[in-house]
Amino acid sequence: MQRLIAHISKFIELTEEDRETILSCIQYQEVKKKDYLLRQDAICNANYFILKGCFRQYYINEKGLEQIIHFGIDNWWITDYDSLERRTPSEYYIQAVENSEIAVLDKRVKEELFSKIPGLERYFRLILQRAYAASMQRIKYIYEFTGEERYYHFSNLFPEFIQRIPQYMLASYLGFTPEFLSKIRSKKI
Amino acid sequence: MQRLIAHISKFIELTEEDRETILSCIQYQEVKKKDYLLRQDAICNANYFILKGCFRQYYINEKGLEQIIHFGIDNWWITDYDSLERRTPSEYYIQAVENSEIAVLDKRVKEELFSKIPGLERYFRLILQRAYAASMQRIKYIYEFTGEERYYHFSNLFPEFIQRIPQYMLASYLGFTPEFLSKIRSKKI
DNA sequence: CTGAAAAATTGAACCAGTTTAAGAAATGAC
DNA sequence: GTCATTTCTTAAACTGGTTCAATTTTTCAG
Repeated sequence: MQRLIAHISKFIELTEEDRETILSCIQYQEVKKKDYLLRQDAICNANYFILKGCFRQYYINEKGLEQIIHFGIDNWWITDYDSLERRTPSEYYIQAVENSEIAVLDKRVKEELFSKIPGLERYFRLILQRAYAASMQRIKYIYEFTGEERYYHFSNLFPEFIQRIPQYMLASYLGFTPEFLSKIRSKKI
Repeated sequence: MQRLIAHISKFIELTEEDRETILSCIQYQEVKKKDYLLRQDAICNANYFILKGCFRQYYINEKGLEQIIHFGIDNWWITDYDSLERRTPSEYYIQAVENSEIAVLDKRVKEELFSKIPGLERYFRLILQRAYAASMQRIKYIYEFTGEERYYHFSNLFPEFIQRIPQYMLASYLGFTPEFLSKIRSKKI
């Protein structure tokens, strides 16, 4: 759990008391590969901090296929902000891609924590700022590059990551079919 | 400027003193059509609240074409969070699409305001949460629908808005060429 | 009102990526 | 180990959308 404290400390100052307060409010949890943190139509109730492991956020599209819109790995928060905040049924699944460890911050507990440690409000603002900027960047890549370019760009940027996940998930995330990814890869040899 | 105060009040409680503090910290500004709030390679220095009008955020892609990644209209904040926070040269232009009125919140002043009114930290967190959720939603639409479907979806959702902007801007935002938009529209008649 | 610039249309040739379907390879549970 | 399931590959036919180039329409400054 120290990973989470360390992460928060990179953004705001925490007293020893703050640390203890935070630790008393969050729950450690192990999650097995393929287990879900959230399913479609459920209302999301927590923010999840990934201590170790990998998760994917996806929805089932009109053709009945899984479309991955987000990956979360070590030291990232993951949740459905829309469902969490507006108390609406989620459109997304959040599922462990590998055996993982997380810290769970329940919605209600989060509000309490904010009143005890107002600095956390700032921490989450900064986290969201980064996430939003990354999301804009992602839209930029989708428009700017062909599928093949996106694949090479992504595998240069995260060479270890593409070893960790099945190819069909990468294809889905990058916005094309597994067949097309196969085609790209076979070209290279 | 009361529009901004009203907007903030929808998210957090403000005392009369808070209102005055905020009003003393932000600057009213009129912006003419085609004027820029931000240019590529400049470092972004403020958050801009659109009191009235319309802005587009775009970049110049590898082919030298303008690619719009975002529109901002009445009652939305617009900025380049990445450049603003990390003090890096921006990749984006932010330009007025029509004569507009804005409230400017300078970066340094913003930090002062946060220390005077800590609740604003929460306000911006909530704003960002919405913006991030909308951005995820946008990625979902890009993957889920064809260009034609995106066009009809968008014009059903914002029928007045498509009257306000040139078609080539809409095409760029939706991720296809003006020629293709022409084709879609001619089909309909 | 007028001319120049900006925006929208049209059509033909083209290409990036999908679909479908079948087989091969890798993984994992017992 | 071995069988079932999951993942990956290959190839042909197809389609959504682009590119290029020429033309028309709209907008707007003087």
